[in-house]
Amino acid sequence: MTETMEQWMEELLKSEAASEKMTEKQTKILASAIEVFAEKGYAASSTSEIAQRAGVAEGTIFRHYKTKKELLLSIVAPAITKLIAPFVLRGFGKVLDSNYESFDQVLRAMIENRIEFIAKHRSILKILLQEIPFHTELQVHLQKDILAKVLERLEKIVIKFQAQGQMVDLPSMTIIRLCISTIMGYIAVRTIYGEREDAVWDDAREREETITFIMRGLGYSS
Amino acid sequence: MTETMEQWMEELLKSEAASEKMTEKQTKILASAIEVFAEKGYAASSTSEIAQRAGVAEGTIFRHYKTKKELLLSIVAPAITKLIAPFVLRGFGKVLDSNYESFDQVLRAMIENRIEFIAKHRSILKILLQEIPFHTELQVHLQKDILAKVLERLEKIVIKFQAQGQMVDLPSMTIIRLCISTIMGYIAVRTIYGEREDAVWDDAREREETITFIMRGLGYSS
Amino acid sequence: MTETMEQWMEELLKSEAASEKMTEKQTKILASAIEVFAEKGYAASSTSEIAQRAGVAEGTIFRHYKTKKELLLSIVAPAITKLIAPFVLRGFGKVLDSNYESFDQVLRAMIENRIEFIAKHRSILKILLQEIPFHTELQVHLQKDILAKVLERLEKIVIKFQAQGQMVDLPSMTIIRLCISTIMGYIAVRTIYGEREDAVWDDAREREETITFIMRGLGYSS
Amino acid sequence: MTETMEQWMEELLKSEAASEKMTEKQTKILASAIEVFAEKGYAASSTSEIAQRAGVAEGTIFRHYKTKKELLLSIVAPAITKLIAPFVLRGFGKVLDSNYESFDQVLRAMIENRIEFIAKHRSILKILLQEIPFHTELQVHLQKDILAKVLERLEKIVIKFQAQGQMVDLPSMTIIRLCISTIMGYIAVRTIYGEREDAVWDDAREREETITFIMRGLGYSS
DNA sequence: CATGAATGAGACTTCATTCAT
DNA sequence: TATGAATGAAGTCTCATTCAT
Repeated sequence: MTETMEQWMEELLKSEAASEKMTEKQTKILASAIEVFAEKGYAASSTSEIAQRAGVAEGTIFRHYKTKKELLLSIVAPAITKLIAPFVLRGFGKVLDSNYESFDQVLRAMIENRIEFIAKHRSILKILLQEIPFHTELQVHLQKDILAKVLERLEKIVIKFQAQGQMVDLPSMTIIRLCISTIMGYIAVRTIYGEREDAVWDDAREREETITFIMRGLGYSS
Repeated sequence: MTETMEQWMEELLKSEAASEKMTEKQTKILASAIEVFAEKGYAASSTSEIAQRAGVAEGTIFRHYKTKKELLLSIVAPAITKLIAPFVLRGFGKVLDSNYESFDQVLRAMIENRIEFIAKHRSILKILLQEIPFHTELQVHLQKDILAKVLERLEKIVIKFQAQGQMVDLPSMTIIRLCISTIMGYIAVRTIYGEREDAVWDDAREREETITFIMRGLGYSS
Repeated sequence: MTETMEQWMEELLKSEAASEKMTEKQTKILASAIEVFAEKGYAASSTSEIAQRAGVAEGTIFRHYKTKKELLLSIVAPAITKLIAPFVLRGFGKVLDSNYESFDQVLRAMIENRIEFIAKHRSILKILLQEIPFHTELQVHLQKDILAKVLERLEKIVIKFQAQGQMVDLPSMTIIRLCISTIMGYIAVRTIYGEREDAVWDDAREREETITFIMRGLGYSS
Repeated sequence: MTETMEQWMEELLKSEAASEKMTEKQTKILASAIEVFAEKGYAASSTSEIAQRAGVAEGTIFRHYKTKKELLLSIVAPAITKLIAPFVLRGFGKVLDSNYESFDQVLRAMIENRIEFIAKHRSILKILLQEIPFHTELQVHLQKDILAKVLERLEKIVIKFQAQGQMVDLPSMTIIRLCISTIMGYIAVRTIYGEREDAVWDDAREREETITFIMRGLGYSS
C-alpha cells in the first residue's frame, strides 16, 4: 500500500489530479482500487473490499464513480494516455530527435526510460494488460491514439538512422518490431529475476549484450 | 515436415485418450467453457452461461467438475503440459539435436512449430495467460515442470551450435532469451495482423528477416 | 458400520426382513441410511452419500424407495412398532403379569430390558427422536398405537401391586410417570458415562440406588 | 417470588444490551429464524423462508450473519449461557444456599423457576435440543461451561441438606440425578398435556406428589 | 458529502429424482 | 434389476447499487 501510495503522490503532483479537486477519500479509493484490481483482477474484485481498504463506506465509492466500471476506467484510461507521454513530451522527443549520435544510445535511453516507467506504474500496467482484451473502447483508444503516435515518432527516428547508412535497409516498422521485441524480452526476464544482481542475472551485462545483439542484428558492424 | 506429423499424432493420441472417457455433454461443456472463459475471462464468466452454450443444465457441469475452478484447471493444466511436449518428445528432440546443420534451420522449425501450436490452442492460451497471475499453483507448475525442461533442452541445442564456432560466446540463457524474444515478437505482431498477406504484412518476408536478424545478432556473418 | 451391520443381521433374522425379500443391495442401503441419518440428521443427509456408503448407484435407492422420505419411514416406522414389542409379546408380558413377586423385581427387569433395547437400536432411536417432532404421522402412530398400549399394560401391573397394599395410593399414571422418569434419567446418565465402571460411575450401585429411590418414593418401607 | 423478579430483570438487561445494537430488521430476522428453525429444524429451514417471514430481502440476512450457521449460533449460544444464569446469579444462589429451611422448598422453587424459563424460551430450547447432537462446539460449551457450574452449585446445596441429617447418605451427584430426572419427567408430561387443568391432569396435585415422591425417595419421613 | 443498511439479481453449488441404457 | 448421467428446482451466499439518514 505504501508503495502504491508513493507512486500515487507523484502522479498526483504531475497529472490532472493536481488541477482537479480530489478529496482525500477519493484519493484513498483510487489507491485501494488499484491495489485490489492488480491483486485479484477487475472482475474478481469487490467494491466492498476496495471501500474497506480505503477506509470509507461502501456507498462513498458510488458517490464519486457511478459504477464499478467507471472506477476501472478512471484508473486505466489516464494510464493509457500517460504511456504516450515520453514519446511526445519535450524530454524524450528532444532527445531522440536530435541529440544522440548513434543508435545504441537511443536504445539505451529507451530501455532506461521504459524500465523506470514500468517500475513506477507496475500495478496500473498489470491492470491495463489484464483488462485490455475485454474492453474494445480501451483497445481502440490504445491503438489509434497511442500506438499510432508512438510508432510514427519511432519511425522518424529509425528513418533518420537508416539515412546515416550503417543500418540495414528494412521497412522501418520491421526494425521497430525487432527492437521492441528484444527490449521487452530483456525487461520481462529482468522483471522476473526481481532485478537482483548476482551470478544468475548480471543486469548491466545483459543490457549491454542485448543492445549489442540489436545493433549487430541491424547491420552495424560490431 | 515428418517431425511435425509425428507430434501431431502424439498429441492426438493424448487428447483422444482423455476424451474417450468423456460423454458427449462433457465435451460440449469443455468446449463452451473454453469459449466463454476466453471471451470474458474466468472471473467474469458464469457457469450458467457456459451451461446454456453447451446446451446442458447447469447442474450437469457440477456432476463433472466439482467447482468452477476445477473446470478452469481441467482446461488449463493439460494445456501447460502440452506446451512442453514438442521439446521433450523424441521427434523434436532428435531433429534438433542432430539433424539440422545450421542454426537458422532450427529457428525456422521452432517458428513453424510454435505458430501451429498457438493457432491450434489460441483460446486456451489466452485463458492461460489471463489466469496465470492469479493462480500460484499454475505458476509453480509452469515454472518448475515446464519452463525448466524446455530451457534445459534449448540449452543443449545452443551449446552444440556454439561449439561449431560461428555463434557469439554468450551465456546460453542469454542467447535463448534473445531468440525467444524476437520470435515471440514476430508471432505476436503476425497474430495481430491476422496472418493476412498484403502490403502491410508480407509474412514470408517478415519471417525471413526475423531469422536473419537473429542470425546476424548472434554473430553469424551474413 | 460393522456394528450397525451386526445389529442389522439380528434384526433381519427376527423381523419382517426374513419374510420379505430384500436384496443384498437393499440391505446395504438401509444400513447406510441408518448410519448417515443418525450421523447427520435426516434433512442434512444426502441420498448420494447413502448410495456411496452402500456401494450402490444413486438411482438404485429410488428403485426400492420412491422418495427419500419413504426411506426414512421404512427405517423409523418399524422401529416404533418394535418399541412396543416387549410390552406385548409373550416374554415381557408373561414376566410382568405374573412372575415377579415384588415391584423392585419388575423395575429391575424393565431397566435391564430397556438398556438392552437401547443398546441394540441406538442409531435408529436417535433418528426416531430427531424426526418425531417433524412428522405428525409418526407422532400419532407413536402416541395412539404404541404409547397407549404400553401404558395400558403398565397400568395393569401397577394396579396389581397397589392392590398388594404397600404402594402409595396415587393415580397409576402418576406412578408410571415417576418410575419412567427416574429410570430414563438413570439410563441417560449411564449412557453419557459410556457404561464405564469406575470411581465416577459405579453402575451396579447406581442402578440399585435408583430402584431403592423409586421404591421408597412409592411408599415401600426400606 | 422476589428472587424470580430479580432474575427476570437481569435477563432483561442482558437481552436489551444485546438488542440495543440491533436494527429493527435484524430483530425481525432473529424472530423468524427462531420460528422457522423450531418449526422445521435447522437443516430443513431455508434462509429464503426466514427472510420472507421477516419481511426482508434474503441478502439482508447475510449482511448481519455471515452464514446460516452463524445465524443459528447467534440464537443458540446465548441460550446456553442463559441456562446457567439462575444458578450463578446472586439472587438464586443466595436463596438456595441459605434461605430455605427444608429441601422440598428448594425443589418447589426450582420447579417454578425452570417451568417459567422453559415457557419463555420454548422455541429456542427446542432448537437447542435438536441441534446439540450435530455441533461439537455446542456440546463442549454446554458441558464444560454450563453443566459443570450448575452441578457444582447444586452439589453445595445437596451437601448442606445432607449435613442436616434427614437425607439419605448417597453421593450428591446421585441425589442430583434422581431429583432432576423426576422433575424433568414432571415438566415433560406437564408440557405435553399443555398445562391444562382437568380430570386428566391436575397440575397442582401432580407437582406436590412429585415433590413428595422425591422427598420420600431421599429418606425424609413423610 | 458521507454513511451503511437494505436490496434483489444473479452467482455457485447441492440434491432428490428421472430415465435411457 | 441396476446404473449413473442428466436434470432443474432450490439452496446458500455475494455484490453492485440505491437511498434515507
